[in-house]
Amino acid sequence: MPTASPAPTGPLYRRVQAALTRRLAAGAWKPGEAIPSEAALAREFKVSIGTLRKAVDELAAGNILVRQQGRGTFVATHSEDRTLFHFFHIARKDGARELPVHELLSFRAAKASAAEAGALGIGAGTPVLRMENTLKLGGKPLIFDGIVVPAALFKGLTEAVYRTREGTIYGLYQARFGINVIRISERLSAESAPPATAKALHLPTHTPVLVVRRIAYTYNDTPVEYRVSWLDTREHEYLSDLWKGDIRE
Amino acid sequence: MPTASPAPTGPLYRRVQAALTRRLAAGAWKPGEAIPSEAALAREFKVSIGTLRKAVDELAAGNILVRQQGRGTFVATHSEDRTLFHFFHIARKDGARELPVHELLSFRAAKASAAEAGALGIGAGTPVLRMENTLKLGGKPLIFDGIVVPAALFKGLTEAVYRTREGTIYGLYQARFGINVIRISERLSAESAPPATAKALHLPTHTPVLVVRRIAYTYNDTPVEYRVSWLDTREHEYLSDLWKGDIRE
DNA sequence: TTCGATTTGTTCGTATGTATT
DNA sequence: TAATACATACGAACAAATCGA
Repeated sequence: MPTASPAPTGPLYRRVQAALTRRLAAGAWKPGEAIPSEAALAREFKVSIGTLRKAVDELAAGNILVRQQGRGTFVATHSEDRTLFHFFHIARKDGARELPVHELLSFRAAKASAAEAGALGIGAGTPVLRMENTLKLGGKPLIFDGIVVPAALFKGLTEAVYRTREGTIYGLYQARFGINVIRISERLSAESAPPATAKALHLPTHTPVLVVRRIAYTYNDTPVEYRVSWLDTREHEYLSDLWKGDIRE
Repeated sequence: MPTASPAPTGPLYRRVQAALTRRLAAGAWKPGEAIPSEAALAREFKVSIGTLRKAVDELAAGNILVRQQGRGTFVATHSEDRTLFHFFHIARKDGARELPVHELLSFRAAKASAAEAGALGIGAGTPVLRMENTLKLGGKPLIFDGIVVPAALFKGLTEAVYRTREGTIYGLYQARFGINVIRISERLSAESAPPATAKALHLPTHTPVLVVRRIAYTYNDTPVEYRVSWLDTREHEYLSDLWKGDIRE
């Protein structure tokens, strides 16, 4: 979506969009901050205000920027209600949605396995951090997940930092490490609960669980997190194509 | 997406968009056909060409209309490569994608169960048609699904018609019944393969399978199909958030 | 092959409306 | 109230793709 390539070619509005994306990636404007007004940016890039708006349109459509009439245009934050469910697709079968309560089970430095390295686009054996959590919904443990991130991107991430964060995990990445998760892709399958999962979720072994393998990306489609979640779907479901509710509303 | 309400209020471009959607829903332009040129539509609606383009923009973004520079703007069809994978989210774990081969197992008229009625927004007991299929990938049966549609919307749909269709099921809905599926929503869970599924997919009973409950919608968020699929995910996966590849590319 | 008509794509500029501070 | 910022609407000019004469 953010049109990966620097693209010195192509339509003007795409070059402007690419330039804005580069600045966002470089951290020129912090999350939650307003970027300069459309008039100011149009002057700076020497394009018409219409062209600049078109460049911002796509970034706004991708939830990278958020416009507010009368106020300005802001770098999207992972701490707003609007965004919270954007990366959490689980709901109760009766339709009720609720944010999970996290519980850290383990936090360890390690070296990337082949699968992790492939997902993260790094070399096998590269230093990573591994975290395991249970997530509770309605007080019951329903999700068990393992998170892997490249250690190089999260210098200073310790168990204490992780444990004492306020808000979401992606909010922590963003506020503390300047890493902005803007997109995820997920691959789902049904499997028998492995022992560790069964234990964490208080399930009989071999209960079917939904396995979600997620790769989270920042600007320019750079992977920054690999996460495998095991879900108890006896009372809950995974929602796909909720996007319509996002785009319009 | 198509802004359900007739909305005599709101911005001009939305009213134009709603008017276009009403015409599409009424079948004014057939799938694959070109709609009038932007200039002609602008004249007709008495709006500027920019306003008209903005109205069409959203319909094009929602894959309802397809623009082609130099040719015109067309009603999206379910028979183009572009669309085929839009509603089929299964891929081999190594990433290879392939379209399934359908095999009809049964075709019956019946009355809607409570669950079906709820999904389709009709009264329980309303006449429906039920179809069961196995879908093969790489020659192996991997998906077992049950499709339910309101009989009233598909007058003339018989087993022979269904069986001898060319192209996809949604292509049949579109070409033969003027029903245009423009959006789906899916809810996923992991369950033990029930006997019918296990038999159809040659699985040991109680193998974990991925269950996908889909509601397909036409214009104005009117549900037209309820489908439950059971997937063997030992070698395949369900892909979520492939949309990024759709919107841009 | 060339040319011209048609259609969508891009870019510019201006004016006015609406929300926020 | 006034200033600021985004939203809507209009119109014009040219570019690029397509198609048929």
